[in-house]
Amino acid sequence: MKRYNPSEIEPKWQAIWEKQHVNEVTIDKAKPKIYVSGMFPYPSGAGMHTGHAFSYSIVDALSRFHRQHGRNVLNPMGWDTFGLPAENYAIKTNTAPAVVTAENIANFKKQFKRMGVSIDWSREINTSDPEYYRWTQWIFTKLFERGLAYQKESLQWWCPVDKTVLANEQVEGGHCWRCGSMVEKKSMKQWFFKITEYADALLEEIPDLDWPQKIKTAQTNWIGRSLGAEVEFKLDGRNDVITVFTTRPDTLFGASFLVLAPEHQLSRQLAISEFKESVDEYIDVSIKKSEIERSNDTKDKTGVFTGSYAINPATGDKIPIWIADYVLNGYGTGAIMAVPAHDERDNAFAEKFNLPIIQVIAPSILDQENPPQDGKKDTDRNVVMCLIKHPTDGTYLTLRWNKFDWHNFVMGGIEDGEDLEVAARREIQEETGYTDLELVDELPTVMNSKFYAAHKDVNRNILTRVISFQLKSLAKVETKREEHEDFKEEWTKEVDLPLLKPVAELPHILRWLGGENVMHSGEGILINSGSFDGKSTSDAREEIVAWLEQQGTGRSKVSYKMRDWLISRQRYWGAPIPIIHCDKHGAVAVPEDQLPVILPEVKDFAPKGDGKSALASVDEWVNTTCPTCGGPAKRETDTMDGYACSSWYLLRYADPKNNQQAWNPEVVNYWAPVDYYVGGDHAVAHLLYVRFWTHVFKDMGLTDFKEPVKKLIYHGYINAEDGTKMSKSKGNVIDPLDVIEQGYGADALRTYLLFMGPIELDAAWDSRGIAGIYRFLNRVWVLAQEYQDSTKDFEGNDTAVRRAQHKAIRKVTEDINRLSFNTAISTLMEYTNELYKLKVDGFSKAVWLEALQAMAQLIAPFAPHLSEELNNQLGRSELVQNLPWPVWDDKLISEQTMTVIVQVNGKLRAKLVVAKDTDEATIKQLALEDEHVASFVGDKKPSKLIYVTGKLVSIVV
RNA sequence: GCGCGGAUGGUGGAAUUGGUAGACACGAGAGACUUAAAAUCUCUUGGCCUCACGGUCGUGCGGGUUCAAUUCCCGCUCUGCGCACCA
Repeated sequence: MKRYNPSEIEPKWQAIWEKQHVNEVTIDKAKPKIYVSGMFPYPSGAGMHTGHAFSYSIVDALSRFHRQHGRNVLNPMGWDTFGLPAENYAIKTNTAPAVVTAENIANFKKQFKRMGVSIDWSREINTSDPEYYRWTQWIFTKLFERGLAYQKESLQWWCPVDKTVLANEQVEGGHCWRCGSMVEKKSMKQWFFKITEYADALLEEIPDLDWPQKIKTAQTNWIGRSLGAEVEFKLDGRNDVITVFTTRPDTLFGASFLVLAPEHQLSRQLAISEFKESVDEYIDVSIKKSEIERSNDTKDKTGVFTGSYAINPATGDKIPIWIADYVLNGYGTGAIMAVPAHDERDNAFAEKFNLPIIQVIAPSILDQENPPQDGKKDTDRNVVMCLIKHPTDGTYLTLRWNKFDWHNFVMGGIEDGEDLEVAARREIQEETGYTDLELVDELPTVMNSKFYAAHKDVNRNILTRVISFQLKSLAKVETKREEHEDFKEEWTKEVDLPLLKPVAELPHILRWLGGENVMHSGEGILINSGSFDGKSTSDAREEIVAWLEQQGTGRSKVSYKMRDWLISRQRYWGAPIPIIHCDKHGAVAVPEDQLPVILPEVKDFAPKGDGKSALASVDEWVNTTCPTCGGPAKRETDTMDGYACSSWYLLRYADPKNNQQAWNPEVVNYWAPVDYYVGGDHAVAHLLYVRFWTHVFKDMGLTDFKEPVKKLIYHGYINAEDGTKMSKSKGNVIDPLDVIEQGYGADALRTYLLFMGPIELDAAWDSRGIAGIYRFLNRVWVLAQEYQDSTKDFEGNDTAVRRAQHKAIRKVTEDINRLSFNTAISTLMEYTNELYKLKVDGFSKAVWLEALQAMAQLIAPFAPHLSEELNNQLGRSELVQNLPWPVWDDKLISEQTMTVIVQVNGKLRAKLVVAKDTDEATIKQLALEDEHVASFVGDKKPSKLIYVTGKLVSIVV
């Protein structure tokens, strides 16, 4: 009997696969295609880590599974090589990045091969290869032609250590994503891709993507579409307007001041001489601060008054204009109308600087216990609710009604034109006779509630104002209650107030008594809004915008959080931006026949910190001629963000050697879109950019699909044994190659990674776990050896062996189809355990051969080498991936008997094993006759007897 | 703060459509083989009660729907992740 020795069989089969080019594919329209890819790696000097091993175990399991189903499977590989780590390493060691990169690639490639990943190496690509970036540059020129690549002077994130500009996505919590240093703001002329033009298109497709919800949500939030309005505010005493963006035009009547971002173009001009100094100082300080510093402290608002005023177009009121850094220049118009009654930030600002707060929305409360009833008369009322505090003991006066289950405060209507306090005092006197009252406070929020008023048999739609009094003495005058007012007075402790009913406004009142801010930013009913009073906020949003449009002072408008994609990098190691700057013709794209713009060799790669890349020092490269006029011109010296290179590589894989075009659309349309894209990083950045480019390619007629990735498999992280992230500094890194070389082998590594749990979850490496998997593979091996070594042919338990085999085939197939690899593997373990039990009956040669061959095939997606070896030992010369995936026969799985469980009052009391065709009546009878069941049922007659076919009998007594 | 997930034995996890909770594996315990150890094999393994048969509690917490809830609904707690002054 041969020993299971992965370090012998794995290289053997790897060599055979390589020699036979088994993973190389060509277009074959007779077969269904499957395109599987992991996110291509950045080949770092450290080599492959467990995350790579995990990703590619998933990729390969799927590739092999589909290949075994006779599908034409594309599983390519390439290298994302441009970027900072290689350049920084080059600067440190003074080696050309291209040289270091080539070494790293060779190392990675060796490691992928040692993992046994079934890659079509004939399609290998490398983003820093001129034959690749030639087309990246070509795409840039096409975007430029379409106005989707443009230059703009702007304040940008700047990393002072890496001396480069960073995109928003590369700034993590105010720090550079690569070196971790604090980023700054710097004004430079930069290249952008106009991704905002595709914001709606990208958003529209999200619901239909077969991607994890969290990624779809992250992208939706990142794009951050909000529908609102632009509103123009005339400046008081100047012939100019300030346009603001708001999502709440319904609150326009409550806009009591304007706030401009410090960077707003009118900020300095608006400062009247008296305030000029403080305004200038404030603006200077704010601009120097990074956005992160500004937003670190969101509670404490800062700002300055300009001295200027604008006119609220709705009210005609003069409102002050302030400057504050809580308003961002990059969003909307860089100016807002502040509605402090209904916006938390504006509220905090108004509180701090003592600005007027005008409520225009009454929160609308539907009484849950007494909702308005259909067919009853609707009545509108203004109501005052009176909180009256006992002279000494701190309790509140409440009324307990006799005819209704009510317990509430003193309430009453406010007559037209009547003052709130007057109405309250009148009402209190009429109902209770108390007069010796001192006004304490008024709840700043008017509330709207809708309910059914039983005592008058009408639906009430009321606006409630709440007022509180301190009762000075219990002296009473005569009351003049109305007939229906049948209640008795009670004094209720504050802790018991939550029990009052019906008081729909109660939650607000309690928060108010508790000293909380009762500011309401949600929906409701308009008040203090002229002719819009009484409208719902959602209706008012439309009607106020329509009204503004009529006057030409506003319009509806969509805004996005997403900004255009900044792609200029002041670094050497990237694809040069294919632009030539000519004095006469400005920025001119390098013509297609002059591409690629080769990255010139330089001696010193380091940026000088002057905002230019090392390319700027290569005079003979920089100085060129204008493609349009032939006059002297200079090349653009910035390079492109690496995300540009990775935004189209999935298409290049389909046609990697094409030197006439980026790809042949016909070829790409055969292979792409990607059926399974596997990765665990880049929720927004890469996964949004690749979508953006593909949308553009579709519009250019270069592809006939918009979305590059059908199904995204977003897996978790593999953590260290202690559950924390693996890191060199902590010394808890597991090197996948070590694991293989320790003797466990690639098969055990791959199987273990997929067995750890559902792929979308994070998992912690466990060295005892991989030993368990090795043990399992060894058991499979031993079983096959024992079979081969056995010379006798028994008539074993053939039916049971077949049943186990077909059950396993069905479960493994279903599980892999739903990407549940861990349960697929556990099924193979169960199958193995079952065969171990059955082998004591002896090997019935023909039946066992089939069972073991099926095992070899089923295990192939996880442990391809073991699979290939056993398949070969069991007499098949064909490679496993060329053999058809085993099929199951339901008839062989089904048993003659079935187990029906019996529950009494929901508790399991018996299991009945009965013949498959037993009818319902018999089963019910058997259940009731069961001794144990009977002991629980007793003499009682079951009130319910439920039978679920083939599953259970449920008896209720 | 907002959004999206998650919570099941000592551990990772399973239960796919509301129907036997804890598959499979790790760990632990016992035994076999062995001079011994490793390896391998066999058995046990959620808590409590019981010699046993069996009972009882149990899927983060509190309620609800149902003959039946890890699964559906409402309200919380904790936790991971993403975004975060976006008007």
